[in-house]
Amino acid sequence: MTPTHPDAAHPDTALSDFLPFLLFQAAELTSRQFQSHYQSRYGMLRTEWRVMFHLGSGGDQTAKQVCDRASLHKTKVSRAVKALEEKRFLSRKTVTHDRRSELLCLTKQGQAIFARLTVVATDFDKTFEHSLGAQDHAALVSTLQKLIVMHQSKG
Amino acid sequence: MTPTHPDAAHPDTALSDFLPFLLFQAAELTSRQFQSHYQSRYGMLRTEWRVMFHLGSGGDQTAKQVCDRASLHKTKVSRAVKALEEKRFLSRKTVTHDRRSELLCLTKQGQAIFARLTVVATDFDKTFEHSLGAQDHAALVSTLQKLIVMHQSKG
DNA sequence: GCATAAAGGTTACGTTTGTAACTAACAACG
DNA sequence: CGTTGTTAGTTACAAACGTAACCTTTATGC
Repeated sequence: MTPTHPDAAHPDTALSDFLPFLLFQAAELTSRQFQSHYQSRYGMLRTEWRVMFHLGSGGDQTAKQVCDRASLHKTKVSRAVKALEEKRFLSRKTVTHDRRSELLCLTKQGQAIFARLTVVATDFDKTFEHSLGAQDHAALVSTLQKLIVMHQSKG
Repeated sequence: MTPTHPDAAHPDTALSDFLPFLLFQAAELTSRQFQSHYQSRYGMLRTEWRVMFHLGSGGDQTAKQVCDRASLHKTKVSRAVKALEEKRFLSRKTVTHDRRSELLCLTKQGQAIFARLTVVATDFDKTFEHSLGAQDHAALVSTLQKLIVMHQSKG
């Protein structure tokens, strides 16, 4: 973070360079733009779409695994799973060896919606790649992944 | 975004590379780590700290300006300002030429806390720079700023 | 084996948030 | 001027969230 200058000129374009803020802003702005696609058409909330995405792209898995991979709190996942289940986008299968957890699976309908949204998401991602340039885009993704892995391992 | 492989192997380290998710995760993980500094000691919430930071580093400004620069919704800012005011970290000054908006200013106490937190934030940021490497860190910041500016101009 | 602890999920409760409706002040246009 | 529209900010209400407590089931220690 570069030093701040409270007494210097403050043009309206001023952007803080404190990493957590930049990340937050970028996350907000980008995810808001994509929101309409899953919200208006399928009535899903952000967390529901996130859970669906992780199941669709990562395959059937338990709630715990979704929590870990998506960095989502277990209550958030629990509620999203319930909502997706009520919409018939998701179903649960008991795993014989451990009856505490269930395997979460997208239904046919859930898979179909995931497929459609994945197309839109891929297009959306292409606009980033286009506007940032392929190199910067790839660097951004790789650096973010590094950052996430580092912070996850710290607990 | 690379194509997903629902039927391939799914190691636990699998990370989706959909940019909005990566940004969200990175933002969550990093801001959570910093949270304790402003929350436990000064009783501030995330939005309050964000507003304080923007006032401290950007100088006195109206709520509208804070909204625009921090990409925060006006109701969130309104409530954060109220909370900061009640803690005596912030005061309002009427601007003569337009009585709709007021200038938000950190009090002496607010400035002192901002200064202390800025030190911590700078240290925190240095750990990113250290773990990512100075070049990658700089590239990350610059790319995020580009991304934010682009999406802000789109409305 | 039985007690105790830990892990996967859910529920309850208070707080925070977002959407929409509202107030007040300014601008534009006749 | 006065009517209409817009902007800055607040408030009301319902929805979503986080923390902590809880229920099961599995692991650990004796």
